[in-house]
Amino acid sequence: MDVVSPELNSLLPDEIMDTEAIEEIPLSQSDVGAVQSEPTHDPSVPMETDAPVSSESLAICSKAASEDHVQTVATSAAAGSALGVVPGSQSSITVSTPSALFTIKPALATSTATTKTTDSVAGTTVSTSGTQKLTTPFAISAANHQIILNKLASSQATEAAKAAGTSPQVIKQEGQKLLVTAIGKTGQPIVLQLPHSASKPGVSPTSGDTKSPTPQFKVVTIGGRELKQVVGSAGNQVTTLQAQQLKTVQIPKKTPASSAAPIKFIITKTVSSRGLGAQTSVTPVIAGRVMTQTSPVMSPKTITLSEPHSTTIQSIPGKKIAISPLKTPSKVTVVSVASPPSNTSQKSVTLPVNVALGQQILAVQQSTPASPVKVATSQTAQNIKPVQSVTVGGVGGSQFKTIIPLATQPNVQQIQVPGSRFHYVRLVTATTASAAGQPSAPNTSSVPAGKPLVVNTGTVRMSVPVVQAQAMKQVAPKPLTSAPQVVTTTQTQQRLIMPATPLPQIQPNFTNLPPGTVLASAPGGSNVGYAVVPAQYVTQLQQSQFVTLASSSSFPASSSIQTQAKLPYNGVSAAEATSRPRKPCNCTKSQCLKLYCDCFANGEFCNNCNCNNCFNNLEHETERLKAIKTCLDRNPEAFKPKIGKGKEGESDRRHSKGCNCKRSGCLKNYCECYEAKIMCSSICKCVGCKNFEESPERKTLMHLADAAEVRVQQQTAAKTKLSSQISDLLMRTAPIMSSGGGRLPYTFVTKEVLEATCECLLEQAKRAEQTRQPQAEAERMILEEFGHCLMSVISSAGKAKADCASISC
DNA sequence: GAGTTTGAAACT
DNA sequence: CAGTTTCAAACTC
Repeated sequence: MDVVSPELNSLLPDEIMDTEAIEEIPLSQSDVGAVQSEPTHDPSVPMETDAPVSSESLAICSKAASEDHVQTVATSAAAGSALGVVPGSQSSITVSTPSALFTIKPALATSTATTKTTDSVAGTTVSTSGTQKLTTPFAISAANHQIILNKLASSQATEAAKAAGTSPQVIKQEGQKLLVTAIGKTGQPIVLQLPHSASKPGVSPTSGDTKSPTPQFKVVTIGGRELKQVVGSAGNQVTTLQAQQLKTVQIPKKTPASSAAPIKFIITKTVSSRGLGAQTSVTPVIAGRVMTQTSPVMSPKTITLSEPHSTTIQSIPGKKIAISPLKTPSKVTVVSVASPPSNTSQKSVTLPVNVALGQQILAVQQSTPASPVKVATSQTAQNIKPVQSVTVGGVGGSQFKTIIPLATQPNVQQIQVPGSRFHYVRLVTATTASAAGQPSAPNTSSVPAGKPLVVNTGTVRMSVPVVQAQAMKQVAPKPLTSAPQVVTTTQTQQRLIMPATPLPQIQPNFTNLPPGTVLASAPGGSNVGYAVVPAQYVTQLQQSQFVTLASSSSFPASSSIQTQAKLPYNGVSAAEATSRPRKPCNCTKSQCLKLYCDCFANGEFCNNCNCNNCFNNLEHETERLKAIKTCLDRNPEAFKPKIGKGKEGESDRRHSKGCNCKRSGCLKNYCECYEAKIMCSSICKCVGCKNFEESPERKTLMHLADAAEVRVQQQTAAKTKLSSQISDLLMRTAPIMSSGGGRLPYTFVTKEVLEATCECLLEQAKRAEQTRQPQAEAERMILEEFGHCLMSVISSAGKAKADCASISC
């Protein structure tokens, strides 16, 4: 069976069921009817969607400059797409290659849209106006949260989909079969990189079999809950969405013109609330780079795969997938590990991805077709790159593999950590690779080019830990000639691809990058390798440290690359988490390997903590992983955020288990609910709870807290203003001071002057008091008066100095 | 900063 | 599953 059965899906956590609807591939318009005729949605497998009626579009555009040809094909269908999309939801996938772009829309999509965007770094507008009709190589089964890329309507895929209760639509494409398990709602993207052909992108004007080479692309599932779709006007004006509302995935792709030049794809999915007019609308994406199409009636959820022409972000066709399932919120990113030879054709990589959420295990396995879930990508004839599979000891018996295409130039050394669900990859240049051993060679197996990879789900469930949907933000570091381009997302669990060779020029940029930053080499940087490092290890970005993996045969010490995974914790958004520094732990006995330790519980390494005998670091990775396994054995959801979404009608956030407070009244930070700033719910087992809506104690506390907050804000504002005034004052007095050609006589500030100044200030204070000015206003008045006094003093001093100079005193 | 209180996690 | 112990954070002085 090719897809996950409904039963299996039903076991999945809500998070992963909240996956965005995945679409069907748009065929030519002529195919629309066919799509409609095949409503295959399986009601038995309800999808959790953010909006009952929503549309999703996935657009993949190749490097397209502004004049990219974009082709969109909209298929209209009745509710309940043939793809198994949740009724009422609409999805579309748009893929644009340099020459063409095609859009796949769910059955509900009703209109063919032409969008146009202009691309610019700051505000790119992507316009797609295509006349070509495409046959999409995707078959997406929303019910299963899978995307199947099939070569022709593969019987396997079709049957599998049917077995899953959906009628998969398989789009013919050159031997590419890709099955992607969609990840849950919270925006955990799965990135799949497929073989990319240097030749024309496979867009066929007709719905028939497309002989186009298989494009290399990444598929990302996005939990667009927080995404908003911006509907453009008929003019296709693209507006920029807030970065946090967007998720962008960049897909490295080679430009047809130059094989050496890396191409970037950005997949952005936006979700809008509802109903659009029949008119085609354009959904602006981050920086206007992505455009989306919306179909009438349905509010669009849009996933856009676009290849920005911008050179800021580039990745080389590449070849690596790093998935760290540790935390619930996590992200999977496929990145290119090495830049291929300049004239090397695009390499294709088959990336079966299977993730088990329950165990938070991701298994990518090369296996026989018997596997329930099959992910296979067939390489395009010319472009398949050997794939190297790295197996890292899985936790809980699950396997976690990384498939790494064997790039011709750069070599990859796998570092296997027993029992680790992280894989470490060391990338070195060809020369260094030969000299350096491969620590984890035994577990490495190569896959013949074109050999399909099968993901064995077995008991493994959906994979990548899901995180609250968060904006994916694209970071465009300063243009680097040969330095890697950076793509970042705000996803909490991300990987940072580190250059195997020192790249000092990009180092400063690290400070601006969130965890998970992906660095890809520039077209010319063929010898630069990149390592994928688990997010936890990566950052403390503020430390601006990075690891050079190639230079050393041993794995780098963690101290230099520890990462703060900024996961939503206890309901706190990643942004909030990011904005405030994590508190260091003080563990003394737990070795920071138990959930007592907040660092460990949050999936982070200890860094700058006050703990003793800490094992929560890379040096003790084995122990750490063992501890993680133990925790997961005890509680499979141990690393999931405790604050989740409540039932319908309830507060959006509530504690997953509830608290058990006995004496604190749930009004102290001992209480996890209170600490998370949420009220206790029915599942709490607390005694004497006062943490409920109408609680007077709680209200009092809230008021006090609000008052304190206001006070702090006022003070901050006052400081800022004072600082500004002083600065302004200095600026204005500068000419006076400079005119005198020297320092003012400090003796001018005499005791009398000070006293007079104080009197003025006091007088001002009295005035404010008499007029009953608010505190903030009073402060402002006093500060203003102080400024006047200061000005007078300085002015007088300057005058005195000038007079003194005139009489030569 | 030391000591106490608290409740989650871990253990039995 | 319930009771107990351990643990580290929150809190108090």
